[in-house]
Amino acid sequence: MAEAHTGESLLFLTDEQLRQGIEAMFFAYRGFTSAPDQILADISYGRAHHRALHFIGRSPGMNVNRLLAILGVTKQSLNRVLRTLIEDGLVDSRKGVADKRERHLFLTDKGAALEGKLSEAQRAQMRAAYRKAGPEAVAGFRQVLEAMMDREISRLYSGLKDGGS
Amino acid sequence: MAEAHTGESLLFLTDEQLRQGIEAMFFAYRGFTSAPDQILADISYGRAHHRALHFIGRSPGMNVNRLLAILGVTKQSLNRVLRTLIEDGLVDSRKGVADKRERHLFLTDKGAALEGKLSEAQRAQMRAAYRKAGPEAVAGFRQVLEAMMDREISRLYSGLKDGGS
DNA sequence: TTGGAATGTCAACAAGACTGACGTAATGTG
DNA sequence: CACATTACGTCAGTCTTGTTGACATTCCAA
Repeated sequence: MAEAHTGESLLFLTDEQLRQGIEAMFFAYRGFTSAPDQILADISYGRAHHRALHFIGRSPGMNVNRLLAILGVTKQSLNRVLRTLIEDGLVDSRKGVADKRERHLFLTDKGAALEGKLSEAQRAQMRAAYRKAGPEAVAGFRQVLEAMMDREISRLYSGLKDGGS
Repeated sequence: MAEAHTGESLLFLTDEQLRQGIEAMFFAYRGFTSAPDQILADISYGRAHHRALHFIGRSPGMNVNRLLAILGVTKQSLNRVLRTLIEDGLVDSRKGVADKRERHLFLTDKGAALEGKLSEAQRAQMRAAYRKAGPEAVAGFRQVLEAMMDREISRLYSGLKDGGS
């Protein structure tokens, strides 16, 4: 405890404080995913389907490679999910015009409906947490999350934030 | 909290703001787990092993049921992980004295060593993020995370925070 | 003392991640 | 043009980690 009190500004970096942050992150992530998970269970889809729907809805016309980079999984893994979504008529995959090797992904009306339902459930959860914590807390929350991302992911995320197509 | 004005104080609740928060949470969680994941991959353990080691280290002597409640998985799922940890000599499982049905869990020296290594990797990640964001941001971060947990989990977490065994 | 509840184990299965290998079509380049 | 590269899809196999179902053991209370 030698340099413990150079002032309050360092108190939050004790191992105990960090551990609490780690555990809070673990528990909060569970809460974060629970609402959409329940909806998904009923229609025998999983979190992987939700993630794909989310980012396709976010950036319609996105090609497979870009989605791969965002999700951070292998193409084989994504393909399994994507195939079922296309078969079930939730996602539309159109051959590229400029580059015919590429496939561009869109939500169908049915896909957009499900995505909206899942999103709204998750947003409700988030909204409740934001309300409880207040605007200043939310600003801090966002800052720490951004600092926690990998560098490349952070760049990807910034692209999404300000109107990434 | 008068909701009379549509001023800045409510801006953080727009769907777009919520969506950014959701995506930030998703990306940040990946960064959050990446450091320990790399260590685990080398010794062919997974995240489940890490979680068990973490909470056993946190509350030595904890019984299986309590660990189950914290981790939020089925006993069968936990048991598989626990068995390998015991076989590999990382965890010690002692039959209860008062109630012989219970088993109390402890880290061996070897287990504590691995747990320390994993924890330190994750703390380093967390520490870097905390440093970057600053103390006020960290306070907000923690507030939002706590608001995001399920109610029962939140109670469990509070127990852990202030010296729960 | 006996039946139900609690605790933990074994077996089988599913989702979703991974690697590796291969095919095909389109594009880019020397 | 010929050849390498890129983008995408697919087959096959493996691993982790979650799930149910069935079962053994132990405890406790009627």
